[in-house]
Amino acid sequence: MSGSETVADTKNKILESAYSVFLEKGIDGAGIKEITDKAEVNKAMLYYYFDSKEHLFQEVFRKGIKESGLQALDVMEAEELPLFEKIKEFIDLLTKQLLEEPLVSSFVVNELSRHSEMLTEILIETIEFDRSVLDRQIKEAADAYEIARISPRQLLANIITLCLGPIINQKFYSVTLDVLDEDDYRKFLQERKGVIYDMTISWLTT
Amino acid sequence: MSGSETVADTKNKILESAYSVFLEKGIDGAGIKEITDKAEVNKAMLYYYFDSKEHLFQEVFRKGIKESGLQALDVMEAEELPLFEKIKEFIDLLTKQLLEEPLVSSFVVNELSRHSEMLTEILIETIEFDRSVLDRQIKEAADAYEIARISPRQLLANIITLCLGPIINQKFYSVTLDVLDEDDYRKFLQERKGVIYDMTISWLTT
DNA sequence: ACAATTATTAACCAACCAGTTGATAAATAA
DNA sequence: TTATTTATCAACTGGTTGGTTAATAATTGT
Repeated sequence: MSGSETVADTKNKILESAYSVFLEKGIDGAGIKEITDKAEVNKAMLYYYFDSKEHLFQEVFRKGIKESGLQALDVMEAEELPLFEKIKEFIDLLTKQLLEEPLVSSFVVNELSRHSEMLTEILIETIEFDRSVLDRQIKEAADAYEIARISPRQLLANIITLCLGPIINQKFYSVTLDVLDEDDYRKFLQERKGVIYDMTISWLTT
Repeated sequence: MSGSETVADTKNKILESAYSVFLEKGIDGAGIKEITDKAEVNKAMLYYYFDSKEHLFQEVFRKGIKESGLQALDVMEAEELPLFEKIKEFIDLLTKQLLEEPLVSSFVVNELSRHSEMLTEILIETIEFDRSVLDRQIKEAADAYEIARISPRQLLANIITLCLGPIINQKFYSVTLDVLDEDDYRKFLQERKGVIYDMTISWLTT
Protein backbone atom coordinates (compact mmCIF):
# COMPACT_ATOMS: atom_id res chain seq x y z
CA MET A 1 0.00 0.00 0.00
CA SER A 2 2.69 2.45 0.93
CA GLY A 3 4.64 1.66 -2.22
CA SER A 4 1.88 2.78 -4.54
CA GLU A 5 1.97 6.20 -2.93
CA THR A 6 5.54 6.65 -4.06
CA VAL A 7 4.66 5.46 -7.53
CA ALA A 8 1.78 7.87 -7.83
CA ASP A 9 3.97 10.56 -6.35
CA THR A 10 6.81 10.35 -8.83
CA LYS A 11 4.60 9.68 -11.79
CA ASN A 12 2.34 12.57 -10.90
CA LYS A 13 5.24 14.91 -10.32
CA ILE A 14 6.41 14.13 -13.83
CA LEU A 15 2.93 14.52 -15.27
CA GLU A 16 2.34 17.83 -13.58
CA SER A 17 5.70 19.15 -14.64
CA ALA A 18 5.11 17.94 -18.20
CA TYR A 19 1.72 19.62 -18.13
CA SER A 20 3.10 23.01 -17.22
CA VAL A 21 6.13 22.82 -19.51
CA PHE A 22 4.22 21.56 -22.54
CA LEU A 23 1.53 24.17 -21.98
CA GLU A 24 4.10 26.91 -21.98
CA LYS A 25 6.32 25.75 -24.84
CA GLY A 26 4.44 23.18 -26.87
CA ILE A 27 5.83 19.79 -27.82
CA ASP A 28 8.46 21.21 -30.16
CA GLY A 29 9.72 23.88 -27.80
CA ALA A 30 9.90 21.66 -24.72
CA GLY A 31 12.70 19.27 -23.85
CA ILE A 32 12.34 16.28 -21.58
CA LYS A 33 15.28 17.42 -19.51
CA GLU A 34 13.41 20.59 -18.67
CA ILE A 35 10.45 18.48 -17.58
CA THR A 36 12.46 16.15 -15.36
CA ASP A 37 14.42 19.05 -13.88
CA LYS A 38 11.22 20.81 -12.92
CA ALA A 39 9.84 17.57 -11.48
CA GLU A 40 13.13 17.03 -9.62
CA VAL A 41 13.48 13.45 -10.84
CA ASN A 42 16.05 11.60 -12.85
CA LYS A 43 15.58 11.66 -16.58
CA ALA A 44 15.41 7.87 -16.69
CA MET A 45 12.36 7.97 -14.41
CA LEU A 46 10.39 9.64 -17.13
CA TYR A 47 11.09 6.71 -19.40
CA TYR A 48 10.31 4.32 -16.60
CA TYR A 49 6.74 5.63 -16.41
CA PHE A 50 6.19 6.87 -19.94
CA ASP A 51 7.50 5.29 -23.07
CA SER A 52 8.16 8.35 -25.19
CA LYS A 53 7.98 12.11 -25.34
CA GLU A 54 5.12 11.80 -27.79
CA HIS A 55 3.02 9.55 -25.54
CA LEU A 56 3.63 11.75 -22.54
CA PHE A 57 2.59 14.73 -24.60
CA GLN A 58 -0.57 13.01 -25.74
CA GLU A 59 -1.53 12.37 -22.14
CA VAL A 60 -0.97 16.02 -21.36
CA PHE A 61 -3.01 16.98 -24.39
CA ARG A 62 -5.90 14.81 -23.21
CA LYS A 63 -5.82 16.49 -19.84
CA GLY A 64 -5.66 19.84 -21.63
CA ILE A 65 -8.84 19.18 -23.56
CA LYS A 66 -10.68 18.34 -20.36
CA GLU A 67 -9.57 21.58 -18.73
CA SER A 68 -9.94 23.72 -21.83
CA GLY A 69 -13.41 25.07 -21.21
CA LEU A 70 -15.11 22.89 -23.76
CA GLN A 71 -17.10 21.18 -21.01
CA ALA A 72 -19.30 24.25 -21.30
CA LEU A 73 -20.81 22.42 -24.25
CA ASP A 74 -22.57 20.18 -21.73
CA VAL A 75 -25.04 22.92 -20.94
CA MET A 76 -26.13 22.80 -24.58
CA GLU A 77 -27.31 19.24 -24.04
CA ALA A 78 -29.67 20.11 -21.17
CA GLU A 79 -33.27 19.16 -21.94
CA GLU A 80 -35.20 21.62 -19.79
CA LEU A 81 -33.27 24.87 -20.21
CA PRO A 82 -34.95 27.24 -22.71
CA LEU A 83 -32.91 28.25 -25.72
CA PHE A 84 -32.12 31.84 -24.82
CA GLU A 85 -31.20 31.01 -21.24
CA LYS A 86 -29.10 28.19 -22.56
CA ILE A 87 -27.20 30.53 -24.82
CA LYS A 88 -26.62 32.98 -22.00
CA GLU A 89 -25.47 30.21 -19.71
CA PHE A 90 -23.18 28.83 -22.37
CA ILE A 91 -21.53 32.19 -23.00
CA ASP A 92 -21.12 32.83 -19.28
CA LEU A 93 -19.66 29.42 -18.59
CA LEU A 94 -17.36 29.38 -21.58
CA THR A 95 -16.05 32.87 -20.91
CA LYS A 96 -15.52 32.11 -17.27
CA GLN A 97 -13.64 28.89 -17.89
CA LEU A 98 -11.55 30.43 -20.65
CA LEU A 99 -10.60 33.38 -18.49
CA GLU A 100 -9.67 31.15 -15.60
CA GLU A 101 -7.05 29.31 -17.60
CA PRO A 102 -6.49 30.95 -20.95
CA LEU A 103 -3.22 29.08 -21.44
CA VAL A 104 -4.90 25.69 -21.65
CA SER A 105 -7.30 26.46 -24.46
CA SER A 106 -4.59 28.32 -26.29
CA PHE A 107 -2.37 25.26 -25.93
CA VAL A 108 -5.01 22.86 -27.20
CA VAL A 109 -5.84 24.95 -30.24
CA ASN A 110 -2.24 25.74 -31.12
CA GLU A 111 -0.85 22.26 -30.79
CA LEU A 112 -3.84 20.85 -32.60
CA SER A 113 -3.23 23.02 -35.62
CA ARG A 114 0.51 22.34 -35.61
CA HIS A 115 0.22 18.58 -35.05
CA SER A 116 -3.26 17.78 -36.27
CA GLU A 117 -2.23 14.42 -37.63
CA MET A 118 -1.14 13.28 -34.18
CA LEU A 119 -3.93 14.93 -32.18
CA THR A 120 -7.16 15.01 -34.16
CA GLU A 121 -8.12 11.50 -33.19
CA ILE A 122 -7.54 12.23 -29.52
CA LEU A 123 -9.74 15.30 -29.74
CA ILE A 124 -12.51 13.31 -31.41
CA GLU A 125 -12.32 10.62 -28.73
CA THR A 126 -12.23 13.06 -25.84
CA ILE A 127 -14.96 15.42 -26.97
CA GLU A 128 -18.33 13.90 -27.22
CA PHE A 129 -21.08 16.40 -27.72
CA ASP A 130 -24.66 15.50 -28.54
CA ARG A 131 -26.19 18.29 -30.53
CA SER A 132 -29.65 16.72 -30.91
CA VAL A 133 -31.33 18.67 -28.10
CA LEU A 134 -30.02 21.99 -29.35
CA ASP A 135 -31.03 21.15 -32.90
CA ARG A 136 -34.56 20.39 -31.79
CA GLN A 137 -34.87 23.54 -29.70
CA ILE A 138 -33.71 25.67 -32.59
CA LYS A 139 -36.08 23.97 -35.00
CA GLU A 140 -39.04 24.39 -32.64
CA ALA A 141 -38.24 28.05 -32.00
CA ALA A 142 -37.97 28.68 -35.72
CA ASP A 143 -41.26 26.84 -36.38
CA ALA A 144 -42.92 29.08 -33.79
CA TYR A 145 -41.37 32.16 -35.46
CA GLU A 146 -39.54 33.05 -32.29
CA ILE A 147 -36.20 33.07 -34.06
CA ALA A 148 -34.91 33.13 -37.61
CA ARG A 149 -34.15 29.84 -39.32
CA ILE A 150 -30.44 29.61 -38.62
CA SER A 151 -27.95 26.79 -38.72
CA PRO A 152 -27.13 25.28 -35.31
CA ARG A 153 -23.55 24.84 -36.48
CA GLN A 154 -23.21 28.48 -37.34
CA LEU A 155 -24.70 29.43 -34.00
CA LEU A 156 -22.17 27.32 -32.12
CA ALA A 157 -19.32 28.47 -34.31
CA ASN A 158 -20.26 32.09 -33.73
CA ILE A 159 -20.46 31.86 -29.97
CA ILE A 160 -17.35 29.74 -29.55
CA THR A 161 -15.31 31.89 -31.89
CA LEU A 162 -16.43 35.14 -30.32
CA CYS A 163 -15.56 33.87 -26.85
CA LEU A 164 -12.39 32.03 -27.74
CA GLY A 165 -10.60 34.35 -30.16
CA PRO A 166 -9.67 37.38 -28.08
CA ILE A 167 -8.86 35.22 -25.08
CA ILE A 168 -6.52 32.68 -26.59
CA ASN A 169 -4.94 35.11 -29.05
CA GLN A 170 -4.62 37.98 -26.66
CA LYS A 171 -1.39 39.35 -28.09
CA PHE A 172 -2.75 39.31 -31.60
CA TYR A 173 -5.90 41.22 -30.73
CA SER A 174 -4.32 43.62 -28.29
CA VAL A 175 -2.03 44.78 -31.08
CA THR A 176 -4.49 44.87 -33.96
CA LEU A 177 -7.14 46.54 -31.83
CA ASP A 178 -4.59 48.81 -30.20
CA VAL A 179 -5.48 47.86 -26.61
CA LEU A 180 -1.92 47.47 -25.46
CA ASP A 181 -2.51 48.09 -21.78
CA GLU A 182 -3.11 44.90 -19.79
CA ASP A 183 -5.87 46.33 -17.62
CA ASP A 184 -7.66 47.88 -20.56
CA TYR A 185 -7.62 44.53 -22.25
CA ARG A 186 -9.22 42.91 -19.23
CA LYS A 187 -11.95 45.55 -19.31
CA PHE A 188 -12.36 44.95 -23.00
CA LEU A 189 -12.82 41.22 -22.37
CA GLN A 190 -15.28 41.86 -19.56
CA GLU A 191 -17.32 44.09 -21.83
CA ARG A 192 -17.40 41.33 -24.44
CA LYS A 193 -19.64 38.96 -22.52
CA GLY A 194 -22.56 41.32 -22.95
CA VAL A 195 -21.63 42.15 -26.50
CA ILE A 196 -21.55 38.51 -27.53
CA TYR A 197 -24.92 37.81 -25.98
CA ASP A 198 -26.53 40.90 -27.52
CA MET A 199 -25.08 40.10 -30.89
CA THR A 200 -26.25 36.52 -30.82
CA ILE A 201 -29.77 37.34 -29.69
CA SER A 202 -30.23 40.19 -32.14
CA TRP A 203 -29.10 37.89 -34.91
CA LEU A 204 -31.53 35.16 -33.86
CA THR A 205 -34.48 37.51 -33.53
CA THR A 206 -34.01 39.45 -36.76
CA MET B 1 24.99 44.31 -62.18
CA SER B 2 24.96 40.61 -62.97
CA GLY B 3 26.43 39.74 -59.60
CA SER B 4 23.53 41.10 -57.65
CA GLU B 5 21.25 38.73 -59.51
CA THR B 6 23.11 35.78 -58.04
CA VAL B 7 23.00 37.34 -54.60
CA ALA B 8 19.29 37.92 -54.83
CA ASP B 9 18.88 34.44 -56.23
CA THR B 10 20.56 32.53 -53.41
CA LYS B 11 19.28 34.79 -50.71
CA ASN B 12 15.76 34.58 -52.05
CA LYS B 13 15.92 30.84 -52.45
CA ILE B 14 16.79 30.61 -48.77
CA LEU B 15 14.10 33.08 -47.79
CA GLU B 16 11.41 31.30 -49.77
CA SER B 17 12.43 27.95 -48.39
CA ALA B 18 12.50 29.36 -44.87
CA TYR B 19 9.08 30.86 -45.46
CA SER B 20 7.50 27.58 -46.41
CA VAL B 21 9.27 25.51 -43.75
CA PHE B 22 8.62 27.95 -40.91
CA LEU B 23 5.00 28.29 -41.98
CA GLU B 24 4.53 24.57 -41.82
CA LYS B 25 6.45 23.78 -38.64
CA GLY B 26 6.97 26.98 -36.69
CA ILE B 27 10.32 28.14 -35.38
CA ASP B 28 10.60 25.34 -32.83
CA GLY B 29 9.64 22.54 -35.17
CA ALA B 30 11.83 23.65 -38.06
CA GLY B 31 15.55 23.01 -38.41
CA ILE B 32 17.92 25.08 -40.50
CA LYS B 33 19.17 22.00 -42.27
CA GLU B 34 15.67 21.35 -43.54
CA ILE B 35 15.56 24.90 -44.85
CA THR B 36 18.91 24.74 -46.64
CA ASP B 37 18.13 21.30 -48.05
CA LYS B 38 14.89 22.58 -49.53
CA ALA B 39 16.67 25.64 -50.91
CA GLU B 40 19.43 23.40 -52.28
CA VAL B 41 22.20 25.50 -50.82
CA ASN B 42 25.02 24.85 -48.40
CA LYS B 43 24.16 25.34 -44.78
CA ALA B 44 26.88 27.95 -44.41
CA MET B 45 25.20 30.10 -47.06
CA LEU B 46 22.31 30.64 -44.71
CA TYR B 47 24.71 32.11 -42.18
CA TYR B 48 26.38 34.11 -44.89
CA TYR B 49 23.17 35.99 -45.61
CA PHE B 50 21.41 35.76 -42.25
CA ASP B 51 23.06 35.93 -38.90
CA SER B 52 20.87 33.56 -36.92
CA LYS B 53 17.85 31.29 -37.06
CA GLU B 54 15.98 33.81 -34.97
CA HIS B 55 16.66 36.74 -37.30
CA LEU B 56 15.75 34.69 -40.35
CA PHE B 57 12.55 33.68 -38.63
CA GLN B 58 11.73 37.28 -37.78
CA GLU B 59 12.07 38.22 -41.42
CA VAL B 60 9.73 35.39 -42.37
CA PHE B 61 7.33 36.52 -39.68
CA ARG B 62 7.31 40.06 -41.08
CA LYS B 63 6.50 38.73 -44.51
CA GLY B 64 3.83 36.55 -42.93
CA ILE B 65 2.06 39.52 -41.37
CA LYS B 66 1.96 41.30 -44.72
CA GLU B 67 0.40 38.26 -46.40
CA SER B 68 -1.87 37.35 -43.52
CA GLY B 69 -5.01 39.11 -44.69
CA LEU B 70 -4.74 41.96 -42.22
CA GLN B 71 -4.33 44.41 -45.09
CA ALA B 72 -8.09 44.14 -45.26
CA LEU B 73 -8.02 46.65 -42.42
CA ASP B 74 -7.08 49.28 -45.01
CA VAL B 75 -10.64 49.38 -46.24
CA MET B 76 -11.68 50.52 -42.79
CA GLU B 77 -9.62 53.67 -43.26
CA ALA B 78 -11.40 54.76 -46.45
CA GLU B 79 -13.03 58.16 -46.07
CA GLU B 80 -15.86 57.95 -48.58
CA LEU B 81 -17.19 54.43 -48.13
CA PRO B 82 -20.38 54.35 -46.01
CA LEU B 83 -20.26 52.31 -42.82
CA PHE B 84 -22.40 49.37 -43.85
CA GLU B 85 -20.74 48.97 -47.21
CA LYS B 86 -17.43 49.24 -45.49
CA ILE B 87 -18.32 46.41 -43.15
CA LYS B 88 -19.49 44.26 -46.01
CA GLU B 89 -16.34 45.00 -47.98
CA PHE B 90 -14.17 44.26 -44.96
CA ILE B 91 -15.79 40.89 -44.34
CA ASP B 92 -15.58 39.94 -48.00
CA LEU B 93 -11.95 40.96 -48.31
CA LEU B 94 -10.85 39.40 -45.07
CA THR B 95 -12.62 36.12 -45.75
CA LYS B 96 -11.24 35.98 -49.26
CA GLN B 97 -7.67 36.62 -48.20
CA LEU B 98 -7.90 34.21 -45.30
CA LEU B 99 -9.29 31.48 -47.49
CA GLU B 100 -6.62 32.03 -50.12
CA GLU B 101 -3.81 31.31 -47.69
CA PRO B 102 -5.12 30.02 -44.39
CA LEU B 103 -1.68 28.75 -43.39
CA VAL B 104 -0.17 32.23 -43.19
CA SER B 105 -2.64 33.72 -40.76
CA SER B 106 -2.59 30.55 -38.71
CA PHE B 107 1.19 30.79 -38.60
CA VAL B 108 1.21 34.42 -37.52
CA VAL B 109 -1.31 33.90 -34.76
CA ASN B 110 0.24 30.68 -33.46
CA GLU B 111 3.83 31.83 -33.41
CA LEU B 112 2.81 35.13 -31.91
CA SER B 113 1.15 33.46 -28.97
CA ARG B 114 4.02 31.01 -28.47
CA HIS B 115 6.81 33.62 -28.81
CA SER B 116 5.11 36.86 -27.98
CA GLU B 117 8.09 38.47 -26.33
CA MET B 118 10.09 38.01 -29.53
CA LEU B 119 7.34 38.97 -31.96
CA THR B 120 4.99 41.50 -30.41
CA GLU B 121 7.20 44.43 -31.28
CA ILE B 122 7.47 43.31 -34.89
CA LEU B 123 3.71 43.04 -35.14
CA ILE B 124 3.29 46.53 -33.72
CA GLU B 125 5.81 47.95 -36.17
CA THR B 126 4.36 46.16 -39.17
CA ILE B 127 0.69 46.81 -38.55
CA GLU B 128 -0.28 50.39 -38.65
CA PHE B 129 -3.98 50.92 -38.66
CA ASP B 130 -5.63 54.28 -38.26
CA ARG B 131 -9.01 53.80 -36.63
CA SER B 132 -10.00 57.47 -36.60
CA VAL B 133 -12.20 57.35 -39.71
CA LEU B 134 -14.09 54.31 -38.51
CA ASP B 135 -14.50 55.81 -35.06
CA ARG B 136 -16.00 58.96 -36.55
CA GLN B 137 -18.36 57.07 -38.85
CA ILE B 138 -19.63 54.98 -35.95
CA LYS B 139 -20.11 58.02 -33.78
CA GLU B 140 -21.99 59.88 -36.50
CA ALA B 141 -24.21 56.91 -37.27
CA ALA B 142 -25.00 56.52 -33.58
CA ASP B 143 -25.72 60.25 -33.23
CA ALA B 144 -28.16 59.94 -36.12
CA TYR B 145 -29.77 56.90 -34.44
CA GLU B 146 -28.91 54.75 -37.43
CA ILE B 147 -27.05 52.26 -35.27
CA ALA B 148 -26.74 51.44 -31.60
CA ARG B 149 -23.94 53.05 -29.61
CA ILE B 150 -21.37 50.28 -29.83
CA SER B 151 -17.65 50.19 -29.25
CA PRO B 152 -15.56 50.31 -32.43
CA ARG B 153 -13.11 47.92 -30.81
CA GLN B 154 -15.79 45.38 -30.15
CA LEU B 155 -17.05 45.72 -33.69
CA LEU B 156 -13.60 45.02 -35.10
CA ALA B 157 -12.96 42.22 -32.64
CA ASN B 158 -16.27 40.60 -33.56
CA ILE B 159 -15.74 40.67 -37.28
CA ILE B 160 -12.11 39.62 -37.19
CA THR B 161 -12.77 36.81 -34.75
CA LEU B 162 -15.78 35.50 -36.62
CA CYS B 163 -13.83 35.43 -39.86
CA LEU B 164 -10.51 34.24 -38.48
CA GLY B 165 -11.47 31.52 -36.01
CA PRO B 166 -12.96 28.75 -38.11
CA ILE B 167 -10.41 29.34 -40.86
CA ILE B 168 -7.18 29.25 -38.91
CA ASN B 169 -8.35 26.64 -36.42
CA GLN B 170 -10.06 24.40 -38.92
CA LYS B 171 -9.25 21.15 -37.17
CA PHE B 172 -10.53 22.42 -33.87
CA TYR B 173 -13.87 23.56 -35.24
CA SER B 174 -14.39 20.67 -37.60
CA VAL B 175 -14.19 18.34 -34.61
CA THR B 176 -16.19 20.34 -32.07
CA LEU B 177 -18.86 21.19 -34.65
CA ASP B 178 -18.78 17.69 -36.05
CA VAL B 179 -18.18 18.77 -39.66
CA LEU B 180 -15.50 16.22 -40.33
CA ASP B 181 -15.88 16.05 -44.09
CA GLU B 182 -13.55 18.43 -45.94
CA ASP B 183 -16.10 19.51 -48.52
CA ASP B 184 -18.80 20.05 -45.94
CA TYR B 185 -16.42 22.28 -44.06
CA ARG B 186 -15.81 24.36 -47.17
CA LYS B 187 -19.55 24.78 -47.58
CA PHE B 188 -19.81 25.70 -43.94
CA LEU B 189 -17.16 28.40 -44.41
CA GLN B 190 -18.84 29.71 -47.54
CA GLU B 191 -22.12 29.99 -45.67
CA ARG B 192 -20.39 31.97 -42.95
CA LYS B 193 -19.75 35.09 -44.98
CA GLY B 194 -23.44 35.85 -45.06
CA VAL B 195 -23.95 34.82 -41.47
CA ILE B 196 -21.23 37.13 -40.23
CA TYR B 197 -22.61 40.08 -42.15
CA ASP B 198 -26.19 39.45 -41.00
CA MET B 199 -25.09 39.02 -37.45
CA THR B 200 -23.06 42.21 -37.43
CA ILE B 201 -25.76 44.33 -39.05
CA SER B 202 -28.54 43.01 -36.84
CA TRP B 203 -26.41 43.77 -33.82
CA LEU B 204 -25.71 47.31 -35.01
CA THR B 205 -29.32 48.07 -35.84
CA THR B 206 -30.93 46.67 -32.71
C1' DA C 1 46.21 41.44 -66.08
C1' DC C 2 45.69 41.67 -61.34
C1' DA C 3 44.11 42.94 -56.86
C1' DA C 4 40.07 43.13 -54.05
C1' DT C 5 35.74 41.79 -53.03
C1' DT C 6 31.89 38.57 -52.97
C1' DA C 7 30.04 33.98 -53.05
C1' DT C 8 30.42 29.12 -52.04
C1' DT C 9 31.93 24.86 -50.02
C1' DA C 10 33.30 20.71 -47.00
C1' DA C 11 34.63 19.82 -42.79
C1' DC C 12 34.29 20.84 -38.31
C1' DC C 13 32.58 21.97 -33.28
C1' DA C 14 30.52 21.99 -28.86
C1' DA C 15 26.10 21.58 -26.99
C1' DC C 16 22.00 19.32 -26.92
C1' DC C 17 18.50 15.91 -28.06
C1' DA C 18 15.51 11.76 -27.04
C1' DG C 19 16.21 7.58 -25.33
C1' DT C 20 19.09 3.39 -23.01
C1' DT C 21 21.81 0.63 -19.87
C1' DG C 22 23.35 -1.75 -16.07
C1' DA C 23 24.07 -1.36 -11.47
C1' DT C 24 21.80 -0.50 -7.11
C1' DA C 25 18.58 0.54 -3.59
C1' DA C 26 13.99 -0.15 -1.57
C1' DA C 27 9.87 -2.50 -0.97
C1' DT C 28 7.18 -6.78 -1.24
C1' DA C 29 6.26 -11.69 -1.15
C1' DA C 30 7.57 -16.44 0.14
C1' DT D 1 15.58 -14.89 5.66
C1' DT D 2 15.76 -14.79 1.04
C1' DA D 3 14.00 -14.40 -3.63
C1' DT D 4 11.51 -11.24 -6.51
C1' DT D 5 9.74 -7.24 -8.03
C1' DT D 6 9.65 -2.25 -8.19
C1' DA D 7 11.92 2.17 -8.10
C1' DT D 8 15.91 5.12 -8.74
C1' DC D 9 20.20 6.81 -10.54
C1' DA D 10 24.71 8.21 -13.00
C1' DA D 11 26.66 7.49 -16.98
C1' DC D 12 26.27 6.64 -21.57
C1' DT D 13 24.76 6.39 -26.84
C1' DG D 14 24.05 7.77 -31.41
C1' DG D 15 22.34 11.28 -33.77
C1' DT D 16 21.06 16.25 -34.47
C1' DT D 17 21.22 20.98 -33.36
C1' DG D 18 22.60 25.84 -34.41
C1' DG D 19 26.58 27.84 -35.74
C1' DT D 20 31.86 28.42 -37.39
C1' DT D 21 36.12 28.16 -40.09
C1' DA D 22 39.44 28.26 -43.42
C1' DA D 23 40.21 27.43 -47.96
C1' DT D 24 38.58 28.22 -52.65
C1' DA D 25 35.96 29.72 -56.61
C1' DA D 26 33.70 33.41 -59.09
C1' DT D 27 32.99 38.17 -59.91
C1' DT D 28 34.26 42.77 -59.87
C1' DG D 29 36.79 47.30 -60.30
C1' DT D 30 41.09 49.34 -61.97
